[in-house]
Amino acid sequence: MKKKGPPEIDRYPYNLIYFPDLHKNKGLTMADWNSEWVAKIKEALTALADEKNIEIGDIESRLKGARPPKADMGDIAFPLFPFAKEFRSAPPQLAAEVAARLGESPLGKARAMGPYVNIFLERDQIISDTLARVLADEESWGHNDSLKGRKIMIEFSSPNTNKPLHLGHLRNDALGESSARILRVNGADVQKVILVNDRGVHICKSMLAYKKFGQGETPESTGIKGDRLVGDYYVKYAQWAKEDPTAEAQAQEMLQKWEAGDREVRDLWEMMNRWTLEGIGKTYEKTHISFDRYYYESQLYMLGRDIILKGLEEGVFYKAEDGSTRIDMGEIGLDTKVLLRSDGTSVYITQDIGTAISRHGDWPFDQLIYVVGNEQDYHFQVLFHVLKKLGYDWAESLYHLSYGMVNLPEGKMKSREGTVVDADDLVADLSELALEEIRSKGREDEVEDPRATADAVSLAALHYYLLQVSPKKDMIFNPKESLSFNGNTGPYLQYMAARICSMERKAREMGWDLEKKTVDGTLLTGDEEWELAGILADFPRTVEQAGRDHNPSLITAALYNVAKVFSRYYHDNPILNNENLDLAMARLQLSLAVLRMLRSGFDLINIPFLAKM
RNA sequence: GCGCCCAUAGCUCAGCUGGAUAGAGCGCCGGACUUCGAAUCCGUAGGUCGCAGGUUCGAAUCCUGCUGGGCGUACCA
Repeated sequence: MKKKGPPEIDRYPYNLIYFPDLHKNKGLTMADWNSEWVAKIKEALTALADEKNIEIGDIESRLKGARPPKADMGDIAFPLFPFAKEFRSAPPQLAAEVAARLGESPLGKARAMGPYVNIFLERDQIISDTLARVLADEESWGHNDSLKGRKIMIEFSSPNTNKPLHLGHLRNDALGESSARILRVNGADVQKVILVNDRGVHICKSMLAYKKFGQGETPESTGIKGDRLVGDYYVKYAQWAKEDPTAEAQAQEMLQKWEAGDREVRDLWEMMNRWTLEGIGKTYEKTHISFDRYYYESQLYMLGRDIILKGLEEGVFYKAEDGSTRIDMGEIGLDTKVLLRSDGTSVYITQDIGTAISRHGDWPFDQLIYVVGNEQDYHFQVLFHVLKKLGYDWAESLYHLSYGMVNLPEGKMKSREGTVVDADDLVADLSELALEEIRSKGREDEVEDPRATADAVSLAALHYYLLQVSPKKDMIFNPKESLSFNGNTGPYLQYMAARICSMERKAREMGWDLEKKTVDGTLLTGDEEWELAGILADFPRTVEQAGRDHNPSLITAALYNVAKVFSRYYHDNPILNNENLDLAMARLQLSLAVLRMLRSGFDLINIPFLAKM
């Protein structure tokens, strides 16, 4: 039964007595196996040093396990370069000595491979255990309590009420929604909030244009979505302002009336804001974005002034010669910043200061995250610094989830240049293409509702495309490519999940017991099966890291990885079509575990799951 | 001018706190459907990791300088 030497590994008979820790602790992951081996190698190195009468420094900080470049080189690799000098021997020789000392154990087997000590883990038990745990977890594989007890508020989207959402918002929304979901499954108590920019001169501009040219038309009378209708008037204003030099002054005048509470202006404002918000709300609904709390700038813009004045009294800020109230940020290497104008009125950042404090009063968070583009990096540096200087303890954990611009292949996306990609249009185009794909594959009869399925596929395409890129980098959104549904895409992931579902249905029809939670790992001896188990086992740590780093792209990468490996596995290995029913069952269970991870992950990156597509 | 960010295959992107031969997808070329869903799978080709130094046993990864690009740098929001 036993074979000798790498790349094959010796296999122990399935027997829990070899794994007392495993039996007790259902939460062991690859990382735990890693630390087990760190301890063992540390022991070996210490003993070796004693034997040779060598003084040795701290071992643990230098002993770092990594994944070997190839599967047949083992599961964990420990480079021994850092110890070579102290032992006065070449790393390969040292590796050989350490490996000899470690030998074999129920935890697996150590082999010297060049300057590395490579560990070949005992596979059967880990596979059995991992799959059993995934299957026991229903749809929640990857969930953990690393952020348990933390209250986190996350603000994203920040729409203006003078125009519809565009591609930039879609990236913002995708990041915000996904980050919130990730934080939640890490155990945090999360509040998703939106700040609606519903006041200011830019809002008045669309109002002014409507008043001049609108002739009383409404979303109902025109059949145009409210946000689009209002946006059209914003564009109309810009055209008109080119010809009429008094336009800007008229807009300012309207703003003053608004601030004075002028009835007519306020009525118009309320009506048009409602149109926009209803329209934008439909977009959120369509893209599965939601908020727990709405904040409106019109209700907040006066906040912050009293806090600045108080800070001035306390000497946190100072009065400049020109009469403005400022903060000196020399200690963090920045210039001074105006917090109140010389006439005592607020500037933009004043309200942000007030808003943050007010929100903490509404819901005392441990952390507040702002999902805002990187063009505001400086703004948030200042904001956070001011709040710290004001002495709020929660100011230390404020976080700006900064992301890069979304560009189009043909050039930069600038709203003034009219090349913005409208969010609704984009989603509709994607859906249309998905529908064509469904038709051309002749699957209209298979799926219950082709239109709804196409919508789900389009969301997968969109969100995956937007989230696969590291947030802080600028990205190029290629509509054509996102629509291709080939390769490294959201629909690819959906397709893998749908295929597993299809197997699940078949198995159910055949009367197999899919509730069975124990898995016979001794039957899953293939390298791909081992690789899949490893990916599954690592997922909770990936989710944890994605939460810690505020980086959903770690989730997309893990999902693509599992889907790709599974896809090859599925292609090369019969699962249900297997004469050995026990093997068929074990492979199906592995497949179902993969499905669990996919579904759990889909939820985190806002990709709809489809049982059929 | 000053500050922050970015630079990896033709294109779009990965590359975890420095570790073995830098990976995917798209595109190109060539294979695989009487068999669990071909929206799939496999293979070939494609790289001076922007440039130059430095730290280290070891650098795409850390440090410095430079080049190129982006964004800021308002008593705008």
